[in-house]
Amino acid sequence: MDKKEFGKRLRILRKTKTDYTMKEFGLRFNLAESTISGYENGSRMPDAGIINKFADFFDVNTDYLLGRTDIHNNIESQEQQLDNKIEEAMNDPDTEIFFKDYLNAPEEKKAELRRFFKYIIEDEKKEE
Amino acid sequence: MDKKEFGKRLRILRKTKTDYTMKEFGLRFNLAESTISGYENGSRMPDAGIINKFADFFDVNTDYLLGRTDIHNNIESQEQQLDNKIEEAMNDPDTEIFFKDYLNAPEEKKAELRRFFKYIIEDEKKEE
DNA sequence: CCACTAAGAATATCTTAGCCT
DNA sequence: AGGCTAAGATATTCTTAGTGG
Repeated sequence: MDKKEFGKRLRILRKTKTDYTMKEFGLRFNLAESTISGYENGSRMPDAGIINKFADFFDVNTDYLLGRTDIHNNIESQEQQLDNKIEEAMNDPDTEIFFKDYLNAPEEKKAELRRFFKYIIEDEKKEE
Repeated sequence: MDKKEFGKRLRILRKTKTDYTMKEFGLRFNLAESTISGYENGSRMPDAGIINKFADFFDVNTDYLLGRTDIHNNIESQEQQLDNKIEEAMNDPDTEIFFKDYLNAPEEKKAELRRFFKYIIEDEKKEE
């Protein structure tokens, strides 16, 4: 099993995201220093409840913590950040409809729209 | 802890993605029927190794299995399909830049752009 | 056939305590 | 201080066996 990778990542997260010692870190979860040591050295593995709490605490996903992926939540790849931003934007109905229409429009209309937008954006910058 | 949500999701995955009975499913992981029953009914929780194996088997992420997110990997919801379409569109550099700029623009510019687009799209329809 | 549950066996964790650097 | 590890205590899981729909 992947106790080792989990331990490595836990240690990195504790060291880079906090100044906690093992003891201090353990206290936040009612765990003994030796327990954290066991985790970080790959000799033990916490149950799913603790894994979840760690993931919440560090704001990473469990797949990262468990060594299944290299993508944690907050150092997201740029693509992912863009996806999230778009997803968020889709919560605005006007924007959603607009994007959908754009995607379905013929290329000439797309190009025309882009030219227009470039124009009004640059126009805005001049005003500043 | 979230044994209950895990159990629900495991059952849904087993039933929708396979025709396995609990016993058959358990055999694939060297687990007894009663163990699977315990999982699905929320009275037990497997260790991280088994969780990982389940995630691999069903091709879902562990955050989904553990109830931390509603997004699994491969059963694409309609929203996800839309995301894919957008992602595809992003392969066109012009479109990508345009979208990014749009998202960062002030609301008034966004609105202006939408009005303009609506105008040229409707204009097109008249031409037909 | 399929699923559920109880009870003892088996396994792994957790704490305490002590030791090392 | 900070971190590591052994050993007993503790807790949870896992299997077996039996019950019920």
